[in-house]
Amino acid sequence: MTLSVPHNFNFWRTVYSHGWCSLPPFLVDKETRTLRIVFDVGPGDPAGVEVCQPRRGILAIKAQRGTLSSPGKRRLLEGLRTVLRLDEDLSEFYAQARRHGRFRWVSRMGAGRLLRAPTVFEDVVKMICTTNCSWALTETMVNRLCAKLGRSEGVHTDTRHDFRLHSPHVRPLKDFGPQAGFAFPQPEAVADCSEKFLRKEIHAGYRAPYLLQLSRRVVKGQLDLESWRTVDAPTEELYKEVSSVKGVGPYAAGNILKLLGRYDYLAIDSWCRKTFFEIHKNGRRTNDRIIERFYEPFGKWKGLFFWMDLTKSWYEHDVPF
DNA sequence: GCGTCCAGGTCTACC
DNA sequence: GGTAGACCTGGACGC
Repeated sequence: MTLSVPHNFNFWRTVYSHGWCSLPPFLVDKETRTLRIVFDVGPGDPAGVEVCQPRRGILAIKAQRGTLSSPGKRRLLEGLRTVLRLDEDLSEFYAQARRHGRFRWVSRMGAGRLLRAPTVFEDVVKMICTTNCSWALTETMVNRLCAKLGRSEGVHTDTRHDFRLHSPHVRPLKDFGPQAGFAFPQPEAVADCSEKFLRKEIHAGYRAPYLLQLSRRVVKGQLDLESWRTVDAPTEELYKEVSSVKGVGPYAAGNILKLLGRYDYLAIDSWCRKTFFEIHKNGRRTNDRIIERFYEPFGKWKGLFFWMDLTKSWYEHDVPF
């Protein structure tokens, strides 16, 4: 299949816009500049696809196994548009970037589209898994969530369901891994787990009750995460709702909002602080208020300008990390 | 190999 | 509203 994309759309820079591309069910082939994704959206089995950009304005999409039905194809393309932010209008952001010498490179490079998951649920769970830990631990948690609770592409029955509740016969992790083609787990799969399982088998630690509460609220219909991408509420109101999720504080909420297309919050974490100090203060530490004041002139786009500023050096490398 | 220390955000209790 | 301490894991370090 092929998919038309905006003329200034930069596939590779969208893939490497932040760390999500190194977490399953994403998998990057740096040699061929291909992004692999396992989608588990809608009815039917999860579908693995490979995406690359052979030339400007076009994406080439290859399904991994078997043939897809027409509704399956449609869902897949919709999923890709969501993940790559193809329908997001960044013209106002680019216009503003062109007015600042410091950010002229942004529109020239086609930067600014932040890779996201097909579902808000996946983005929120992953964001909680980035809090208060190293990136290595985030990778461990997300790898294990997919390997132990996600459905495998083309597999009709999920026998792994049997050991979710305390079973000592957990399949060794080496049998899985991102290459194994597991999708991100559905909310039901996480909601069915015990807290002990999430703590010990997923290595979620104290985050386990947060993940459990989130999934169970979603399954019971008490929390409509997916509506966050389309809701017409003021960003401040949405920020409050996002922050009401246990385990989601200012850093996580600000970043979740960015993945919802709202850039009014900076979402400062330790890496951002360190990088800001290096770029703007010769490594000298300041406080967060100084950082916030620095990006205040960028108004509702300040969160995206902040991220572009901190990751500018990534664009000097074909493969930044 | 073992023990200790520390970094990393969020929550809760307390002032 | 602000602050201290607990939460948990994994990496770095010293022995």
